[in-house]
Amino acid sequence: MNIQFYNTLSNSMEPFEPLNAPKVTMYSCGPTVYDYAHIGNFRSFLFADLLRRFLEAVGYEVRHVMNITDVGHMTEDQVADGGGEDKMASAARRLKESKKQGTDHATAIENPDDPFQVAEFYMDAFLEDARTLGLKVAFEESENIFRATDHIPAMQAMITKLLERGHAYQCVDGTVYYSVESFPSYGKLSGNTLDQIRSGAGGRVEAEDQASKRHPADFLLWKPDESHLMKWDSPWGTGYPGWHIECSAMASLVLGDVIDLHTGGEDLIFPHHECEIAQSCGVTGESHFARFWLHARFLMVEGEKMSKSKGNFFTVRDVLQGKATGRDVHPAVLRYELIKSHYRANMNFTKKGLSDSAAVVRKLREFTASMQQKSGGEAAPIDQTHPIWGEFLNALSDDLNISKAMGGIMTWLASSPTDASEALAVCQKLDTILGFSLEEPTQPLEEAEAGGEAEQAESLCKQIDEARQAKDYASADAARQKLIELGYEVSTTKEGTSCKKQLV
RNA sequence: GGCGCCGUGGCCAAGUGGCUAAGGCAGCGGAUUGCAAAUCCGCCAUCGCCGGUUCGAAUCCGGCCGGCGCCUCCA
Repeated sequence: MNIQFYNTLSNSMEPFEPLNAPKVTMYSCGPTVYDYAHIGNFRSFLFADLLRRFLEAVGYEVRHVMNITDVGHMTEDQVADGGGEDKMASAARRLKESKKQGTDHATAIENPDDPFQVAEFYMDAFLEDARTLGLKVAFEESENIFRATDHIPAMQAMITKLLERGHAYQCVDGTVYYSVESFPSYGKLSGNTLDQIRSGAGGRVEAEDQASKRHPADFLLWKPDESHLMKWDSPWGTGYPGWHIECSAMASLVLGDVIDLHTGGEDLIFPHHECEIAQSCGVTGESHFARFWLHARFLMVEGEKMSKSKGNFFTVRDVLQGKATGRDVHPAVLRYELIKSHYRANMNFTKKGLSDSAAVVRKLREFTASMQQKSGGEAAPIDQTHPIWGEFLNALSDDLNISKAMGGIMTWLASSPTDASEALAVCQKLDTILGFSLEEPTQPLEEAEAGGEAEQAESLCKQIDEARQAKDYASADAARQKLIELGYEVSTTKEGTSCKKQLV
């Protein structure tokens, strides 16, 4: 299979071959855990997940690593004196407020002033969301999810090497900076040049913040600061590491000096990933840190940039609990909504898109269920040579063209496949990438609804049947209307009335 | 000002020089239904604009217009 991806490094499509096939090393920049993750974060994480699942489906052994940024970086990290507010401090402030009002399960945190507890809380929340949405790496917590605070020594070792090799310098106040002028390729990823960075940025580089640095683009490696909430001892004074160093340190620690794939949101291209390259290559002397850099475009909400002030800011929890739609959303629906458009185009998150996605998820789940029934659960053995599955993979091999891939599946569904065990096998294969839990079409829904509501629904169905038998259609319609309002989909057949929870 | 991405029907979106421009959702007409839902059948676009290359362009080139991102913490 010819796989090609758009590499930000070259701004062009490049054929993909791992350095040490069949192994693939992949690193994704993960979340900063001082708040709940929002759907935009997950658009980027799920794109990485899609990439990873695709590579596995075509036979590669993927080691996918993701970091958790739990160091309390400053809200204005770039500013030389470490200005702004500590992110952990601002999280603590928010948590205390919501704790007072009892509006949040933040009540679970004993002491919001303990930054480690705050980080722990939001990390758990992130992992929970990630598992709910089928982010594979989140199920590999111990092997592949790494916390920055657990790797301070590795970061310090890297900083020491950078100082030794002349890529870093220490100011009189002890702050350690990376010297971008010591690294000729700085700017290659983002297309910036040092001159442009110096003069550019619309004149927003403020002179006084830059005073101690040799070049305005020099970035922080270590900041001695006794007053910082999270601090560690170091040869350069007690303080905290710069934001960029954790990814360089952890990636090389577990994946080696040169990795195959590195992903993140488009906003990370500069400065974050540019700085990672400078640090890693500065230490290893290699020409590449990651051979392929893939970046996901931003997510918009109803045509606008998502922001708290516009009121269109949604966390994963918000959407699943119906804040965006007024009705609970099944995780598979949100997952599909976030992966269904090409990662390199801006995606527009809309209520309508969500219900479109629900229709697709539903269609596939019902088809799978019927094939399962017809085949008695016996799936035929198929591989990449299967026309449908092969075509699906082939579409994805072209820079993850999921629209084309799904187009093929929809056409296939419409053709009413006759070989049930073969069709079931295709569904199972698809599910390894789509992650819809196709083979448990109703289970998770009913479990979630266990208790009063499910019983109520059942009795309403019974009422409909009884009323219809008595030709009391007004009562039957009323009962059905009630079920619909409860979020159920009702169907009446010769066998009687049944209902199930709608996906959206 | 610098560096990039994008512009196909109401919405999402495939298509990268040549059959009647995939597919999904919505909509419309019909079958089915007590009425519905689901399902099935049918209908629904000349590709942002202008110019060029070519026998032939949504697809290549140039210009313009428009949207978006980064250049500052941000997926």
